[in-house]
Amino acid sequence: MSSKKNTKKVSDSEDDDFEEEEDESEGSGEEDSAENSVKEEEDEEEEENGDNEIKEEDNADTKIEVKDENEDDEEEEEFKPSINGNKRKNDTPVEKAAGLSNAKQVKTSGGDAVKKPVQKQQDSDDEDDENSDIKWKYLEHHGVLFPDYWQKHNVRPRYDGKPIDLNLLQEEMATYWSQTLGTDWEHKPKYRENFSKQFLDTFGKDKGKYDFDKFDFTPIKIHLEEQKEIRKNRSKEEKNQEKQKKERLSDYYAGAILDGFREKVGQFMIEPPTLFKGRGEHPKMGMMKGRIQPEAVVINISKDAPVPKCSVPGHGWSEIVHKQDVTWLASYKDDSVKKQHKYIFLSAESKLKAENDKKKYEKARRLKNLIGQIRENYERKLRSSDPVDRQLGTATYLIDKLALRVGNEKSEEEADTVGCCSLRVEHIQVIEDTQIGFDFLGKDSMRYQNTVKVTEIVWKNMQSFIKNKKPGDDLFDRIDASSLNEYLKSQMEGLTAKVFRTYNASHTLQKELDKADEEGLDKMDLKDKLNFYDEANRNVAILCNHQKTVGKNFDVMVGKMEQRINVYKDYEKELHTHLNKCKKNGVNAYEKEVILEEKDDGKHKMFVKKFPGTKEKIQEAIEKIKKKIDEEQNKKQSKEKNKEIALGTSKTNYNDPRISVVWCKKWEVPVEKVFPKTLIAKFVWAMDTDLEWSF
DNA sequence: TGGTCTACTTAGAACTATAGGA
DNA sequence: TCCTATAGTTCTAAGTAGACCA
Repeated sequence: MSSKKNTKKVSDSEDDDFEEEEDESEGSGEEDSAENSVKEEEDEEEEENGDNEIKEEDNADTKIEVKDENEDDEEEEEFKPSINGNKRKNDTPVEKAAGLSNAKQVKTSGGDAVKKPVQKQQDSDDEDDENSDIKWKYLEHHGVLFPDYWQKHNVRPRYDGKPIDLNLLQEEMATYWSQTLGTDWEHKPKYRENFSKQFLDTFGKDKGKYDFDKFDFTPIKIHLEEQKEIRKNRSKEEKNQEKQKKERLSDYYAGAILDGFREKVGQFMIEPPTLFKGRGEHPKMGMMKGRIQPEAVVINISKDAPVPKCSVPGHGWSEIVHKQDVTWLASYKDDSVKKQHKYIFLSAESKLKAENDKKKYEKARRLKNLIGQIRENYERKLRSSDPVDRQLGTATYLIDKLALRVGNEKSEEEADTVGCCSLRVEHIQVIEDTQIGFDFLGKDSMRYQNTVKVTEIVWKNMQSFIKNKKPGDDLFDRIDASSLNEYLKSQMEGLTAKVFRTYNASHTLQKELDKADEEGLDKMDLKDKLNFYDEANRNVAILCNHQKTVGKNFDVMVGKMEQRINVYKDYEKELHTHLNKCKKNGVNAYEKEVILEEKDDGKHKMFVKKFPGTKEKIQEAIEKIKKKIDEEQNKKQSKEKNKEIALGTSKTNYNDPRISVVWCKKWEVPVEKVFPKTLIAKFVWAMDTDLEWSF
């Protein structure tokens, strides 16, 4: 399968996606106006059906060293350059386009490499972008979708026992707060503190008159529960209608064209306002994430692409830009909680993302070829007389052996988490027998707790790095993330700490899966083969410290499983007893009904098993229940093993998909048993990897 | 040189759909 | 056919890293 399948050729039949729908929107709100915008464009599309077919240019990335056997397939596609049929309007002034009353001047970037107008570039065989940062030649999309404005429900909370009127913003905030009542968030002091301060601030000069503790939001909470119930009980028809409406919006906004191919947009909805829920002990949790208006949104499209309509009446985009050196379709600044930029990108299955993904793994494979020399080099540094070199060597050792992240500096306004370079004295313990204990919070405040035996020189270095330091002091006080990466770059072009993680993860997966022969995989059934694969994947997840929090009813679930196993075992025992009786007495007909388990209330029988009537049937039943016991035990074991381990992250981000594809082919395992639909789409470029390939 | 900005990937939690067992 | 556990998907927070600037 080639990356051709990754993108869709824009054809007449596919334009049907945008065919006119019956207008069934009634209420108000942004989605409705967005829907109108969907409809309007669909109408226009019907009118304009020109035939602007253009030949695609060769867009292959020459930097990829290993040639994809199917690259050739991509080259000779024809396309029509508009999302809605063939609506390219070279001469459409951007200012004239709908929703653009507020749009600022148009910018173009992409470095000096962008000298010619886009249309010209598309029509010519230019070679000058081979080494430039140009990410696309033609880009067209429908902009972004805005969440509904707040609609008042007029349910009043109580203040000091009496109902209190709230204005629009207060009601909105109070409702977001009420949503978190009964969850862990409610009891986090910082969450409460941040929210209550901002909430009281909305009372302006009267804020001093109010005490947050005297607010009772139960009425809103009850209202939310009622609404949830109503939603749950909607008729099939209503649910269907809503689903279709959602799909229609998605079809519209998720459609983009990049260099002649239809591509899917990732998350196209602007993040709705809510209370910020940072991970770990985030100092800003509970603060209000503000509403983003179109005036904050920058749209990135081709100069000659139609400007997307802004779906919010009376509003317009901040700017229309034509930055060919970036991959984002839209961006906005959100400074309400923390200063940050948000982006709308193409989805993971797009050609652009896929190419980057492939490059990432190719870089990791390059590291594989050089790792011996690189290790020798940093091991030399471990013994250097220069303390900076000793720290560089030691940090690289930890990144290589433990797959630690590099650890950039963080501000006071974020949760206190660390990576390799930001480790502090209190995070490590130098233990006898050349062991080092690690205990710190990493990305997403996930705890990394590990005791490792290291080489003597590393152990001595670590000991010297903490000497005369107190808790709070940096372990590596002479290096930081950028100086470390600078050193890594001197070892291999493009090498950063992140590449080690990808390399070590993929290398581990390959190594583990290569044990298939000695494990006798050929004699295993599909279930066991998949267990073997999961086990290999688990090793990667452990290496990378990919965790998940244990579900609240984990113990209950395991308890139930145990109970079930015991019931099955009892049944098996009884079957044996009766089989023996049958054999002894020569009685074949034997029937008995047993209750194997009762529900908690004791009223309902969960399992009712009849004993079979003949010896043969008893024997059959024994075999059946034995199998069931086995299955249930395996299920329980794997549940316990995976209790705190997240297997998905390594699959999505670290394991070269070609390793899994080849393994699946070799052992006749359908690839969809290993990758869900979305990952197959993301890794479409890896699907026809040759059987001989290895990482 | 260090701080900030920008662009992109990686990450777990929350939400939703689906499968499988009764 | 219904219910619920699990798998799969979506959402957005939290990283990395290069560019830029004073």
